[in-house]
Amino acid sequence: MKVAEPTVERLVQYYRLLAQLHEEGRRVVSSQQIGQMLGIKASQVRKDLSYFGEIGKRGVGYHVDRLYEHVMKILSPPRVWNLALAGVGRLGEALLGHKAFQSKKFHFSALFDVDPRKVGSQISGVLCYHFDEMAAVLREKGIEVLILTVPAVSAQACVDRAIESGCVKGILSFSPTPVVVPEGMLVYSVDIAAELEKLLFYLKEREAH
Amino acid sequence: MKVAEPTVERLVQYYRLLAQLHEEGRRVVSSQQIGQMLGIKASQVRKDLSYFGEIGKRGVGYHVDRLYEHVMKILSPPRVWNLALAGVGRLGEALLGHKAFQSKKFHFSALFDVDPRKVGSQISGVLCYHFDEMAAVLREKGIEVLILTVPAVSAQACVDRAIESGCVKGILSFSPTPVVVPEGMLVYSVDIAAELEKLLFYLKEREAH
DNA sequence: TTTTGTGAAGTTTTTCACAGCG
DNA sequence: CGCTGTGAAAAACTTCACAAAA
Repeated sequence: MKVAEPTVERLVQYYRLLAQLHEEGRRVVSSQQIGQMLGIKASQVRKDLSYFGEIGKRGVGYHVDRLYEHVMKILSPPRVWNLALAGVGRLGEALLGHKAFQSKKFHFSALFDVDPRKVGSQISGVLCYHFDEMAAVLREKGIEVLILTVPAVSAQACVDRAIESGCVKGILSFSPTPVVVPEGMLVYSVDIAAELEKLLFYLKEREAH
Repeated sequence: MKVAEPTVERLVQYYRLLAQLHEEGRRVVSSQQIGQMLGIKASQVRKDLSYFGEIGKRGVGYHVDRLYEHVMKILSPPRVWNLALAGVGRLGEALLGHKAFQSKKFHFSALFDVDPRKVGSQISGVLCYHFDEMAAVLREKGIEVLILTVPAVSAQACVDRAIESGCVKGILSFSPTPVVVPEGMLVYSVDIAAELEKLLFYLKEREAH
């Protein structure tokens, strides 16, 4: 069952919103309301949610907890992902401390850096190794996903080591540079500056009427 | 002249790649090569680049420097944007120190936080104000773009103050929560956890063959 | 009556394929 | 000859509109 990219994008948004509604103790929500809160058309919300089976109640809406569980199951099975992070700079540390990464779903098994003050020490409870040991440590720990917060110049070298390890299946990169990977390795790239550029482009457009 | 959203997304990628090729001293590049490096079809690259006038040379390709300038002009005019950042935590500081934000195109005029140790002090050369003064300071400094790195619970309050100021036109939010804005205010949201969720979704899909 | 689920219609975006130019 | 620029075709995605269920 193939799911389209824009649908996945929105599913993640529904998931985040539902987590919030769940915490607020809300019982029921309609496609109309979800759409309003996320800036998505109600018909789109219904199409997305009905794609995985009938989950709403006609005339009523969607039961928040039920829908939350449902979307959670679609997005990721209840298993723990084995992660590592390369580049323990400010951004790397910010991510390690980020609430979202402290979920039980994620387990950080290793960090990597070149700074001798960091190598060998524990940061946020995770041991930091030297870049040179990367391929070996990744393999030994069976890391599945690598998070990259290294400078642009080091990004490709890290990716190459991840490939070499043989066990890394996906990379989430925050390095502002394109990287080359073989078929079968999945890379998601978040470019902070690029997001700002996009925003400015639309602001500029708007100014020009 | 309206530009489609996916096109803007790719233009930003071309821009980043061209900056790199430019630094490497490369003279010429073909749509084929650009496509290969970014994982985009060559025909798509040509369509995107030709949309703003004929810029390539048939039989040769694109002159790197010329194309770089060209894309730069399309994306943002040579002017300085007046920015502020709310939430001087680890992520906020990481962004302030990020190479991309040290461009001459951006000028940070104010920071905002609630921590009394931060309020009144300079961080990365920018003065930090208290949240309570936000609307007034934003207006006084004529801030156009606000970068949000506050916890989810404070995000909407910050957005409301930005609206109140009357001068903020766009917001780049890193807070993992949807926010509500009036027509005319542009919000771009980068959700770090959401990106990881998307990656894991596709990894899971792949495992299931 | 309200709100879902969903084919069908509409719109947008991508890809193809080839003419045209250096 | 090689590579761009571009209409036309194909694919992907969104919106509409309404039947069906609670």
